[in-house]
Amino acid sequence: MSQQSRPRVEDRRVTPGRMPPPRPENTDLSHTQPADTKEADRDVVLEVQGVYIISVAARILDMHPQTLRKYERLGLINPGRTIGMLRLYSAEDIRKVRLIRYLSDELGLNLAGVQFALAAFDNMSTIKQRINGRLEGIPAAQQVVQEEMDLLFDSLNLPVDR
Amino acid sequence: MSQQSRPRVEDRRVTPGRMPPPRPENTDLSHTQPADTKEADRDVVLEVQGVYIISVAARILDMHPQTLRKYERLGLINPGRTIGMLRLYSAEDIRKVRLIRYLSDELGLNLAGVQFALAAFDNMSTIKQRINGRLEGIPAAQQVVQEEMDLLFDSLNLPVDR
DNA sequence: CGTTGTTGACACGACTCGTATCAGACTTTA
DNA sequence: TAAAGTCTGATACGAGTCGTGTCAACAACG
Repeated sequence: MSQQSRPRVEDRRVTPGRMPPPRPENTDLSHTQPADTKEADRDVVLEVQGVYIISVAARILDMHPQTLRKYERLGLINPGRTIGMLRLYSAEDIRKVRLIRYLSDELGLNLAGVQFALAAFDNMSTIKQRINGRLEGIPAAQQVVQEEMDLLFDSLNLPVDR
Repeated sequence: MSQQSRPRVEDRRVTPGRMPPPRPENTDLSHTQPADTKEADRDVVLEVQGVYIISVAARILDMHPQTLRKYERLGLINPGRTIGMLRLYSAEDIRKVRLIRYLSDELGLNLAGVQFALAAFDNMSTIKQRINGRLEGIPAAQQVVQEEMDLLFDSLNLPVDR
């Protein structure tokens, strides 16, 4: 393989519980896109806009498949599955892995830190939404919050790519 | 020294949703002794409310002095100094170290992650202030932002302190 | 004075992380 | 159907991190 070894940081385990159930029938490709519409499922959609099995995703990312599996085991990512339980990585998943790699490689966070950071981003986004909703009737205030929250996100030195 | 070796084990959780993990011990160091003062204990100048040299701070925190020095070298804390360059830890410094220890021990972040988290907290506080300032004339909006930002801080599972 | 505590520097043990295997069962594809 | 790829799980290793321990110097203070 061509994955370079990266400088490592340290960490402790982070897993809250098992993410991927051993064998349930996780049939849906929900993570892909408006996948299977009511169409007759002949050849059918399997790449509406990019859905890759692990070997392809690993090649795209130039990372080891085991690393992707480990990320999933830790709950950092949650790729879709085929009916046969094969992992399917969407473009969104790929982006998220890139963010994880940035936090890890560039900022030096361990996986616990990555998890914390991802959760923080999520919460920040959520709160921003909530504020925006509650300020529905006050456009001026919405504007202020919008600007400042954008500033907050910028302050986190995130890569251009989400 | 009585610093026990850290657990360093697994079982970490960073889930932002609910269920706050254990929090650091209490924060009162009001009854611990300041560094100087062993003079004639007049009412003299100990109004600083607690400034400790590293050995005392380490004892208060039950941590190794070298650990505190390492934190400073990494820019995590910035204790004051005597004229003779001895470190002086204020109550604020002590609190901050407790936060660092919480992030490290309880959440499993490495020091890079701690650095990232501390910066994020600072930025969040700053943005909250700025929004509040810009919403000066709209108390209703201020109220909303106040509530939601508090929620955001809560979501990070921070110890009561800090 | 001498005792105590400080400093920077280095080193060790325990741990983490990405990677690399292996085995056996299953899924997908040609 | 056969071949290729993936699944789960386990184990292992090199290189890195972190808290701690120790060292020789120096400074502070009783």
